[in-house]
Amino acid sequence: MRSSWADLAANSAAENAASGSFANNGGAGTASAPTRAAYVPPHLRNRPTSSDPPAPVNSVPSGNDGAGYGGSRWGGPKYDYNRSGYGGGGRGGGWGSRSGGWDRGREREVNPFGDNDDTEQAPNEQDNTGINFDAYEDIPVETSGDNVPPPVNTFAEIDLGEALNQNIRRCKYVKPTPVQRHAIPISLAGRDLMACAQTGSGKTAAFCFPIISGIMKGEGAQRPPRGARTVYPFALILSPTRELSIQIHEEARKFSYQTGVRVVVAYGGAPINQQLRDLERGVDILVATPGRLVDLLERARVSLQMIRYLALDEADRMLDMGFEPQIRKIVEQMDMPPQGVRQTMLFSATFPKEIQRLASDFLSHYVFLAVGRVGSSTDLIVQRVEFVLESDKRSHLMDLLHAQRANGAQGKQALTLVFVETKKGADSLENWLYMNGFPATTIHGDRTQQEREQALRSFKSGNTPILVATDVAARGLDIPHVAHVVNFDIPNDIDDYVHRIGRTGRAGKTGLATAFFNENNVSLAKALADLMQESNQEVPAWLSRYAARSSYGGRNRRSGGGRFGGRDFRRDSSFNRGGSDYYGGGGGSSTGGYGASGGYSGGYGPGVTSAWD
DNA sequence: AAAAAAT
Repeated sequence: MRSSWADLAANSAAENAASGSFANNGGAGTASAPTRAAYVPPHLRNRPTSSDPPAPVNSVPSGNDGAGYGGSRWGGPKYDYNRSGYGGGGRGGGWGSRSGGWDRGREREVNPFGDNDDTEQAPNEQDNTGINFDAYEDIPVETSGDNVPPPVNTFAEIDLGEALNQNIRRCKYVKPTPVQRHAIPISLAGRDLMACAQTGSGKTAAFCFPIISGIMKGEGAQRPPRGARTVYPFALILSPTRELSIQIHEEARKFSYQTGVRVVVAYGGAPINQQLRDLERGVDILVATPGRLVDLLERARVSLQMIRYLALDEADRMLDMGFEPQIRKIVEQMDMPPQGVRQTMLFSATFPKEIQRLASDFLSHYVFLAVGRVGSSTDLIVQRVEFVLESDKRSHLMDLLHAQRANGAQGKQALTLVFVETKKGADSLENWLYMNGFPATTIHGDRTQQEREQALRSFKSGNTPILVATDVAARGLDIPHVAHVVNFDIPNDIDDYVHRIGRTGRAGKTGLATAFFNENNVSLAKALADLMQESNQEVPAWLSRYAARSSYGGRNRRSGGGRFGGRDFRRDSSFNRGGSDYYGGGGGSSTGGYGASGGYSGGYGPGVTSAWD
């Protein structure tokens, strides 16, 4: 399914000749003309010629450059989610047919679908019609917050705009996944959001659609200040690894094809010059890793003044010890509009309570949404734990690989992703596998960016069906056809385990996860046993014994009930009591506790436990 | 203790 996208995009780049109708918008004549001449906000781009009704530009104090937002968010009261027409009702007027590419486009927008614009092409066998929606039935959903917008059941119910709808069809998304059903209306209503949902369940689309749609509508779009070579994106999407940023960029490009919305990616390890050129051609949505973004900000090549949407993917990772200072710098110490002015969306499959607490610094009056894990907590992923001494790990792995090779599906060996703890360990295991005749490659932070991307490509294509990885590959990467995840070294954090095994069993498909457990892992025994139990997995008796023996969950949080990475910490009394807390203070502007007022839908009310506790 | 992320 998705794997083909990237390849198709690459292949089509060359042969992408005369399909679009958008060759000559702005002054197409002089190829070398400066590209910055006239700024045209996204919602005014691609106007065919005339009679397109004007996009609804809401009342926003314009004029004064700089932080030109009024008091509240651009475009009207935040809680007036009727204006977005999410709930059936108002197909908010008139931005009908958009065609064509970019106003600045002397270049042609590469068709990321590689399908010659033929929306009605025959369904591609390995495209994504294979989503097993039955696997998403009866998934527990928890929302909390004031006035939570109700979910939708179809894309048609939402006024995303024709161009975006067409891309949804091109992606062969038939109906929204659970996280999309809930998150999109919340986001379209302008609300901040903290969402727990397994990657592979359509998280990226859940935050991309509202962003793209919002930028197209162009509410409050204003002319950015004319800084030398500074660009002013409307949306910023941050992710913890370069490869994940690349992947998000690829997806976002598909969703925004021919919408006039431009998506650019920036990450380290790659030459910055190409990225600077991409930025100069215009950027509405910037996808980035933190380090490179800080670099761009310090060079004043990017300004965050115009940011209306901030999305953190793998948000708990972004806010943990390693990343938090950088994120704070970007979000709080540069020129980004404050929370309450911008719209902030945090997504992850796991959300430890301490991190939720941290995250509330970035949010305003947010909705908490938890959608039960699609793969890792259900029967979709069969989890096995085997007791394997360090000295036996390699030969044991070889046994597994032999067995799997024998079972090879469709003539090809199924993909196996092997996680190890260290970069050295990755190299050494890869080398050993290679010496023993197994086609393996490796991805970790000591490899060059080229090598990393090459390894991932080679793995995805099946060329090298074994990938040895550190945690760089643990989160978010969508690699179809991973049949088996091996935790050669068990991670020290149960959340990492959850993310790792989530590389299989995606989009409702089944998968297998095997972990090599030994005396070095006792600290994780309890958390692991608990997780497996919750996921209806068979817990070996010996593991239960380790679990009982281990001193209460090791240093791992996630204690107390309510797993599934999903429960609003605002409901946890232990976080609410005790003084100057988040919750108690009365009128903390960024709080707005979930149960404060009546008339909220979809929640349970204060003190009431949710369905899955 | 390790991994990731800017040069």
